[in-house]
Parts: sequence; structure tokens; C-alpha cells
Amino acid sequence: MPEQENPLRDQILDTSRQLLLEKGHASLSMRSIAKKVGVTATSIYLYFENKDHLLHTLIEESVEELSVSIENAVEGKNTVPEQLEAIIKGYTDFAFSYPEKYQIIYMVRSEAMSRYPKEKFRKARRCYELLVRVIQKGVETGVMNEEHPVIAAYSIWGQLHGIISVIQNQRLDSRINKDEYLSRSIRHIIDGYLVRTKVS
Amino acid sequence: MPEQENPLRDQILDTSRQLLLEKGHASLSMRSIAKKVGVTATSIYLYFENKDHLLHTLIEESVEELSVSIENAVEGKNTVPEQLEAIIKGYTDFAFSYPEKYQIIYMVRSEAMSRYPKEKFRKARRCYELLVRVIQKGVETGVMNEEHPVIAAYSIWGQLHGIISVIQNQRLDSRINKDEYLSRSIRHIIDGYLVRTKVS
Amino acid sequence: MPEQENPLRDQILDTSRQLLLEKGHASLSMRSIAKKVGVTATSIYLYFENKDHLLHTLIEESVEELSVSIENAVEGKNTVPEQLEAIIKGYTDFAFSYPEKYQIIYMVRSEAMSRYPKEKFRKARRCYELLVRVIQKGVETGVMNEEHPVIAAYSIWGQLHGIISVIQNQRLDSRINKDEYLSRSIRHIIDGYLVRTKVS
Amino acid sequence: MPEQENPLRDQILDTSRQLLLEKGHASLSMRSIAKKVGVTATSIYLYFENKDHLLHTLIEESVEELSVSIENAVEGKNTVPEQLEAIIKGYTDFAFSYPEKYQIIYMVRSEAMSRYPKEKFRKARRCYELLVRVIQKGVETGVMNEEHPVIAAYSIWGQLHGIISVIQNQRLDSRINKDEYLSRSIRHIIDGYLVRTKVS
DNA sequence: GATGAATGAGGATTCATTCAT
DNA sequence: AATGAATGAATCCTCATTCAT
Repeated sequence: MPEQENPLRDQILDTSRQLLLEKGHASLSMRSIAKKVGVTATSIYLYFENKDHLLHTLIEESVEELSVSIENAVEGKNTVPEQLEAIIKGYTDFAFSYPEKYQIIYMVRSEAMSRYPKEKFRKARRCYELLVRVIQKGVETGVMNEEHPVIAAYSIWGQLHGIISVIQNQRLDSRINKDEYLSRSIRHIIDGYLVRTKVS
Repeated sequence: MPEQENPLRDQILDTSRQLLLEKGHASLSMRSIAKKVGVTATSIYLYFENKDHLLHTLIEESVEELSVSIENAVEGKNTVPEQLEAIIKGYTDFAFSYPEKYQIIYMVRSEAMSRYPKEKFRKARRCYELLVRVIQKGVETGVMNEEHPVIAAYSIWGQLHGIISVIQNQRLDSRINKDEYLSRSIRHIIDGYLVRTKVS
Repeated sequence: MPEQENPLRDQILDTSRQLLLEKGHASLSMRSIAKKVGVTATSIYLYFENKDHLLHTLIEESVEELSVSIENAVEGKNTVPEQLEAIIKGYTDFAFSYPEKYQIIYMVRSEAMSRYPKEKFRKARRCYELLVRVIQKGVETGVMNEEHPVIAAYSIWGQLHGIISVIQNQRLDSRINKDEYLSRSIRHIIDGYLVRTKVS
Repeated sequence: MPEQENPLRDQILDTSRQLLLEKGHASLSMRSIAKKVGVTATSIYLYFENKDHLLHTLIEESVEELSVSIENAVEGKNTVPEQLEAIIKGYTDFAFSYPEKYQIIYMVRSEAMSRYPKEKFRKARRCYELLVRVIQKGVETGVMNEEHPVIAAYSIWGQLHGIISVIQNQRLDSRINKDEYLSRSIRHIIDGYLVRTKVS
């Protein structure tokens, strides 16, 4: 049951994402979306009950796509380090392939989020669970040493999101190459969790 | 040129911070600030050219205080691991002691930041330089192994900010204790940078 | 030319009346009617040229039914007091049996009425004429004493409508029983017109 | 403590009343008021918190003035019939001297009234109480015969309002003279309550 | 220093209506 | 006979800002 495809609906979503990234969510108005799409503001209400619903759809779709990206990345990987790297790669690939979608997940937080239906949060939790399972397996196989895999999962996610934020919010020193920053940061994050074998 | 001290000016800034944290930046209006302060909206313009300038002052002051917090924390620490921990402690202490100030540094990004005078960014860089120097010393003394200390400094900062964001944006799983999450995450971050001696 | 009977048309009228009473005429929109009926707003335009025409039809039908109610009530009554009471009973019975229809006759005045075709007013006059004739007969038989029966008829009608309005607009003191208020008021109205025989 | 006099505030109220009478309350918008007054819609909000407050002020002022009109009219009258006639005169004089104010009391009912602060209703009750007392005195002195003076008061008021409505809503037959209609109707209303002495 | 009055632009949303299908 | 898509005008209201005082 694919969300009933509709070109204008999709265009509204795309444009919203674009404006959200360009101008920030404070400047995202129904009017501005409509103007950029080339329709009347009224038309948006044919596809979305109100602004909140539009924003929620935006979030929901992004969360869904992020989950898929991670799940695809991890598929076929067998060892824990490989799986961990894959999850991280799936996450960062999505973040940089679709920065507007990635940022929406966090950006619209304060206002719209407070009215975000609780049940939809659960969907978002899907990818954490994948990460938790990998960590648990890591503990079992001895490559990790975590008392609380759930906490560890949230730690990894937090660190990763922090790194991505620094890049996407343009807070990185201009002399630093973004890719190098990203890969080195990831290396350090992973290093913080893998039990290192003796350096003979 | 000491910032011309003025009680009303300070009150405006304080109230702005408070409202920013309480209601979110979307609800921060000149009127609401004025109302809470107990003056006319017009009065704010006697101290700040416009809303942007007010927000920029808010950011600037927060950045300054954060720097001081970090510098104080590191004072008197001699070894690199101690200094590193102190910097992180100074950073997180500030973040959780003055969440409204901490969040302002990042919160107001999208809108006001685009108009934030570039020169002021440099002030913010002061604390990174402190961190960079510690890392350099770590490399020299052999407890760290970083090709590019500047990148490493930005990595640590990014990771830390990510962890704090997760907590402050209320995205942490409700079953997880915040303090435990923070301390464990910090442990992992540091672990990712310190060369570990043999586990015999 | 019987009003072309059509189930959807009737349903639109019924629903409009219902909404008018439930939500008040300010909330009566073509959309809300359509939604409740279960059709598109566009469909209403197949049966009514526009909102005004719809409202006018509503008024017209109500006026017609009110007339019938009065005429039925008076049928078979022979004496003037009996006929007068019957007319009043027919009027009030209609008002309280079909409050939505009764109120429509007066409610929609301000806006729609100004555009209400004058000729349709004449239909409404039918029941006054009945009342006028009864009063004339009352004068002839000596139970009444009116120089201008037409004026008297409008007086009775005005008073009656006032009483009903007080009840239906919920302006009656909550301690007063509605039925008692109505019957006592009617008694007083009639008393004001009947020549009273000596109180020996 | 006179309502702080302000010319623009008064003009807004006057214009609102005028528009309310001319176009009906469905067409009364903040914009239309502002336009007619010659200011921006925003300016209205300097004097009234919102549209409801404006309407409530309108109602309140009218109720107050009506009360005063009635109280003034009855002053100095000593006998019950005189007092009764005076109350009615005070009521109708107000209704026809300031039709826009009179109609506001009833017109804005459905929507704005539901949000009308309950306490303000009590003020409106003041004039009923005056009427009730007169009726009680009438019963005591034997010129009236009412079991329930309160009900009788509401009856008189209802009848009176009905008569006035017929005139003001332009529902009177064009052949009938308004003043004659009014005076004759009042005569009949009063006749319905006074115990008539024997017609010898 | 501070205010009160005013504005113009813009916010989300709702409405009656039209038109092609 | 009915619909779905679209519109333009209108709704209330909020905002940052200005200006004379």
C-alpha cells in the first residue's frame, strides 16, 4: 500500500524540505511553499490537513528512509565490526546524500515535535534496535565490553549525530576537509567501543 | 571598551534566554521579552539595534562564558588525560548548569546565524585552540596518536555536542539514566583517543 | 410545478437545518453540509445555485410548513377564542417541534434576508391573514375590540415570537420552567385582546 | 472610574456598532472596522485584545446604557401602572433611539455570547429585578394578579422584545405605521397584566 | 531613557465557487 | 449525476519596527 502517489503532493514535500534546509524552519510558511511550488496556499490543504501534518509527514518519511538506508547497508555483513561500520555508513550516507531529509529529523523538533504522535516515534526506534543487537553480539563474541548495550547504542548515535551536525551546520573550521573529518571521527568513535587486542 | 553595563540591558538578555529555553525560539518575540521584563517593546531598541543583534549578543555572551568555564576547569591540571577530562567536564558542566545559554549557541543557528558576523565566530574558536594544544601535548608525550590534532579537537567537540544534544533535546530513551548515559559516553569518547597500554 | 423531489436535495436541506441549529449559522458552510451529507461540496451546486439560494429554500420551506401547521390547528374550531388559541397553539407547536425550522425563518435574516426575493415574503403573509380574519370576527362578535385588526394581528405575532425567542435563545432565567413560562405568557397575551366580561 | 476615554477606542466601538447594524454580524470583520475607521486592523488590537473582547465590550456598554435608560425613566413615578409604563417607555426609547446598541444586545448572541463571561450577565439582570419589584408591588396593591412575578417580568420583556424585533427587522407590513403599531402593542401588553376594574 | 500609537507585512486557515472530467 | 483539483478572497491575529513625544 504505497502512499497514494500524487505529483503535487510530492512536489509540496520536496519543496518543503528544500525550503527547510535553505531558510530554516522558522521561515517555512504554507505561503512560501505554495509560492515556490507554483500553486495557491489553499491547494496545500488538499493534501495535508494542516502545517503540522505536513511537517509530520516530512519527518516520518525521512525517518523511514533513514531506517531503510541503515538496514540495506548492514545486509550481508557478518562480523560485528563489519556490521557496526555498515550501520554507521548507512547512517552517514543517508545524512550526506539527503541532507535536507536528514536534518528534518532533528530540525523541526521543538514545536512540531511536541505534537508529533507518540506512536510514530516507535518507527524511529527500529534502527536503534538493530544497533543494540549488533552490540549485544559484540559483547557475546568478545570484541566489545559493554554492560548496557542500549546505552552504548545511544552513545554511538549521539556521537555520530554530533559529528554530522558539525559538518552540516557549517561549524567546521574551513581548513579542515569534511571527508577526512568524517572518516577520522568515525574511526575514533568505533575505536572507543572495540576491545583492542594487545599491541605487541 | 567594556560592554556598557546596564541593568535593563542585562535583564533583557536574561529574560530572552529564559524564554528561549522555556518556549523555544519560535515563540521568542520582542513583545514577549518586553512584556516579561516589564517594559515596552520599543525600549529594547534602545539597547539592541534589532532582534538579530539581540540574538547575536546572546550567542556571543554564551560563547564567552563557555570558554571561561572550560579554561577554569583545565586550570591546575597537569597531565594530558587530566586536562582532557577537565576540558570535557568544563564543557558539559556549562551545558547542564546553563542549558539555556548552551543551547543558544546552537539553537539560533538557522535563522540568525546566517546573519551572524563572521568575525565573532573567531572568539568561539578560543576553546578549540586550548583543546588542540592539549592533544598536541598528548601526541608528544605518547598518550595519543593523532596525525591532525586540529581535526581531532573538532571530532571530540562534535561527539560531545552530539551526546549533550541527545539529552537536552529529550531524545534519550526514557529507561536510560541521563547521568549514566553522559558519563559512559564520555568514557567512550576519551577511550577513542587515548592510546591504550597493553592489556597484559 | 411540484418542487422536483430528489433525495439528495432533501438530504442537503435537512442537514443544513440540522447544522444551523447545532452550530449556528456562522458555522454553516457548504463544505460542512457536504461533509455531513457525504458528498462533495460541488454536488450541492447541482441542486442550489449558491449558498443564498440554499438558505432561501430553507426559509421558504419552513414558512410553508409553519403556515400548514397553523391552518391545521385552527381547523374545526368555531368560536373566536378557540380559534385564537388554536392559531397560537399551531404556531408554538411548530416552533418547539421543529426549532431548527422555526429559527431559520428568523435566524438568517441579517445576511441572507437582504437578498431574499421580496415576492417570497408574500407567502409568509398567508398565516397573518388567517389571524386577521379571526380578529375581525372577534370584533364582530364582540369578544374583541380592535380598531385595526391587521395591527392587532401583527402585535400578537410579535409578542408570541418574543416569548418563543426568549426560550429558544436560552435567555430565560434558569429557575423558570419553560412550559410554565410559555403557557402563562400566552395567557397574558390573549388576555390583552379579549374583552373581559364583568368580574361580578 | 470612567472607562479610560480614548477617541480611537470610541470610534472603533461606534463604527463596529454601525457596521453591525448595517451589514449584520456575519460581515463584521476586524478589517472592515479598521477600514471604515481609517486605521490598520492591527491598531484595533491596541485597544481590544481580540474580536471577542471587542464584541463583549459592545454588548456590555449597550446593556449598561439600557439599564440606565430604564432606571431614569422610572424615577419619580409612584403608582404601579405609571412605573410599568415608564419601564416600558425607557426600554423602547432606548431601542429606537439607539437601535444599533439595542440590537447588539441580542444580535451577537450565538457565537460571541457563548464566550461571554458569565459574571457580566448579572449586570443585565439588574433591569429585570426592577421590573419584578414593580410587579410585586402591583400584586400587593391589587392592580395585578400574578402568582409568579419573576415569570411575569420575563413575559413582559419577551413580548416587548418581540414587538420591537418586528419593527426593527423590517417585518412589519408596509401599510402599518410603526408608532401606531408600537403604542397599540404596548397598550395590549399592559392590558394583559392589569386587573381590570368592572366595566359597569 | 522610555513610551504609546501606529503600521505593513506576513502567519495559518477557511470559505464559496468554478471548471474540467 | 457527481467529483477532484484548484483558486482568490477573506478570516483573525502576530510580528518587528518606526516615530513623535
